[in-house]
Amino acid sequence: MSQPPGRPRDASLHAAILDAVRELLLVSSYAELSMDAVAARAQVGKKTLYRRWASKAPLVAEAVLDAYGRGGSFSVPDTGNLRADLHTWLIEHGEFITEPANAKLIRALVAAAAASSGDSDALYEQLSVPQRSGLVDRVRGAVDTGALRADVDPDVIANALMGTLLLQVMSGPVAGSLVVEQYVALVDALVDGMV
Amino acid sequence: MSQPPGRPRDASLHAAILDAVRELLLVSSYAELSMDAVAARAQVGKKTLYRRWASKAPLVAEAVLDAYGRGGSFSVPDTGNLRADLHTWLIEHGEFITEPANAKLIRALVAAAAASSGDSDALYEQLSVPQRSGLVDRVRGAVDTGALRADVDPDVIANALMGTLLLQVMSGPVAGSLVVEQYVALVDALVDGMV
Amino acid sequence: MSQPPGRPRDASLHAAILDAVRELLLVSSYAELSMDAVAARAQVGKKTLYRRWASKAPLVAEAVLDAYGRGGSFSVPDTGNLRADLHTWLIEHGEFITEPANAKLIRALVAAAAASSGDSDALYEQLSVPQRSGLVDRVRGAVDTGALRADVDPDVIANALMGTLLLQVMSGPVAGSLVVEQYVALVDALVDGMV
Amino acid sequence: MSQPPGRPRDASLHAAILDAVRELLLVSSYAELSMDAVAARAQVGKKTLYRRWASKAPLVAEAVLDAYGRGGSFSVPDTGNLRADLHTWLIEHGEFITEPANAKLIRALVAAAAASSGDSDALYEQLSVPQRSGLVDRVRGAVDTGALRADVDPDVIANALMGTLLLQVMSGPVAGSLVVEQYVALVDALVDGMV
DNA sequence: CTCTAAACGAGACGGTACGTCACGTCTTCGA
DNA sequence: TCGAAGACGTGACGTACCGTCTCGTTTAGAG
Repeated sequence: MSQPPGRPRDASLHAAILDAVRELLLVSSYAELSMDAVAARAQVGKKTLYRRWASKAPLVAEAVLDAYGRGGSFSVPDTGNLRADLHTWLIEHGEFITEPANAKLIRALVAAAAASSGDSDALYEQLSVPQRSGLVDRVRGAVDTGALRADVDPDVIANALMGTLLLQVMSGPVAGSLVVEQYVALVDALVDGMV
Repeated sequence: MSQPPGRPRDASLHAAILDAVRELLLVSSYAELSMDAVAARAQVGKKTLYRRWASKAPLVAEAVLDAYGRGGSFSVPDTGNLRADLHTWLIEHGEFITEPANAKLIRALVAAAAASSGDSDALYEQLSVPQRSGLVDRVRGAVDTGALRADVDPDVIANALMGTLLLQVMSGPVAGSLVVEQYVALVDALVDGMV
Repeated sequence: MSQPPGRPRDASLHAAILDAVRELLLVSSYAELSMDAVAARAQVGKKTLYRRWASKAPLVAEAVLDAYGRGGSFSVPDTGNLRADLHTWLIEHGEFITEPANAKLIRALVAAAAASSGDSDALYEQLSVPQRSGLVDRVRGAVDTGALRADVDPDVIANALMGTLLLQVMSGPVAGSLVVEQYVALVDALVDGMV
Repeated sequence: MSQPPGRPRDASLHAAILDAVRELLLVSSYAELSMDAVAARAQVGKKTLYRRWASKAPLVAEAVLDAYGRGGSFSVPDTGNLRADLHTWLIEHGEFITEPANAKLIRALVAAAAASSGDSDALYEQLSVPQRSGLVDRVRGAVDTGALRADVDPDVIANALMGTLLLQVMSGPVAGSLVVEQYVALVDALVDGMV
């Protein structure tokens, strides 16, 4: 259980860098974000950035996912009432991505995924798999208890809910704003169509 | 009805440039696509590019929308059977975006929108409004004829269908592949929930 | 006799860049001179520098040789009196290299030559061959007219005079300062030893 | 006569580092020599380098002067025959600097001196003062014994001899090669001109 | 047929960011 | 305290791309 030789990496820099990325993303898009600016704001050498992240895309991805993981990942509640649980989940996420700061971060993440040919799949998995699995599990549970028909595909439901949110956040603050009633209507339609 | 003086623009260049963009996007992401490469492949001076498009984003947008408009814009059929019409529309689009070449183009368009802070809204409108309006009109028509409940919000349905497609195309060829049965199940759930 | 296609290089930039190099060399050594600083002072993109010079060494060399060629290359006079002619030449050059600005430029040239393994020979030839040939010719003329012994090697004399100047300029303003009497004494010793 | 606390410095490292510098200088110029490479080749931490030398310039200087002091510093002989003594000295040094390995080291030293504005004088003194003083003393002795005229300036002679060598070593292996006869001719001219 | 004017291929240009590299310092561990 | 290892801040390196510009050439309509 020994330590590799040499000076160990400064763990506090990690958080400082991710903070710098997020702060800069509030006022600039992914393309406008420069590694030099990140290094300058985090008071860090560029070498330190490239020692830890291969390029801008994974750095931005980690910065966004880090924030998302801390404040934006609402596990699907399980009160026994699927309809109410999905209402809760969708409204929570809808409010989260409506927050301009959060919307900017998510747009940056999409840009990071779309930027490089190779990394996009990995990034999307990091982002969507945890969210998806909560939803899928909750729906599958409802199927198992007989609350939903046996032939319901949980993936279909998860896709419709998450896709609605993604489309909304990518459509911009104006075009995509859905109100609570619309979230409710979506869940109602899906649930009523599945019973 | 006179013509401005000077040599008129060569109309054939337009298509050549858009072709070059699409060919390059098959092997590179939006960020990796350079205007120099487009000019070189289209055998065109860079000045000619900037004479016709303000920057990379609208050029890519037009290249993608041009292809989408030619082969991928399936208007919503209206056979009187809403369920069947939505089945048709969703399956057609699902197959279109499953084609790897088409998926790459759409990802590039999303990247173009996500890349620059300002242009994203305009680009999204170009892309989504025509698609959305067909869907919304079809659903609203069903509401008007009494085939759907009067309180159904067509935007909610359009969002769910388009969002499902967007999420699928962004999730990569592997992770997001839905099959025909799932498209059917989604439409069924929504329709059954809305009657 | 046509011109290659494309925008031709701006000839005026050449002089502006060389001026910028010389101005910067007055306040910084060769190592402290950065290509970025040159580009900034000359109001020029870095690409323009590298389009015309492969690296810092040949750029500095040309900048120095350009100035040397304009103001510092004193041809060897030929009044018939070899001793007086060499006096004149050596004193002129001695005064030239004693000028701090000139000394700095020459030191930079030496550094440029010493910096890169490969280029040094070429640089030295550019600098020393023209100077040397004038001296050698003048001495050889004196040999031919019988003013000097037939077995005198003009290269030996040229080396001694130029070497004295080089050592002086490299030794720094303090350590190497020779006065006019010493130049005279050197020429006298060489001439008297060769008659 | 006590010893400072802590682990004493490993004296053998000094030689290992200087060796590493010299080995690297055989295949790279001063500018191409990196402290990291020195540390790696000498199997030494960089901190150890900077504990002993303030920067690259003095390290290279010591490495070169160390070699020069061991094999290349030929004191001026004093056989009573000044002409023969200067012959000996100049030929010895000429052969030393003609050796390619030695030439590279000296070029590196010149580069080290020319690199930084401040250090050059100090380095030049280390290199030239010991050499110069031997020459000057020998010539002054000859003046004192009446072998040379009373008004001979020993510095002038020392400059001409050392300058010839410096010019030769900087001119590259090809351009600057003088042969023994030319060294003899130089000394003869100077001596005969000074008697 | 000349003249004017704009489009065109080519490529130089200023600027900005990239990702790498070296310098010289600092921080861990073990000797 | 010294030493090896290596992370660190700083800043220059040389490259690539953006969007503009400046050439000489080409292609139209106007006179």
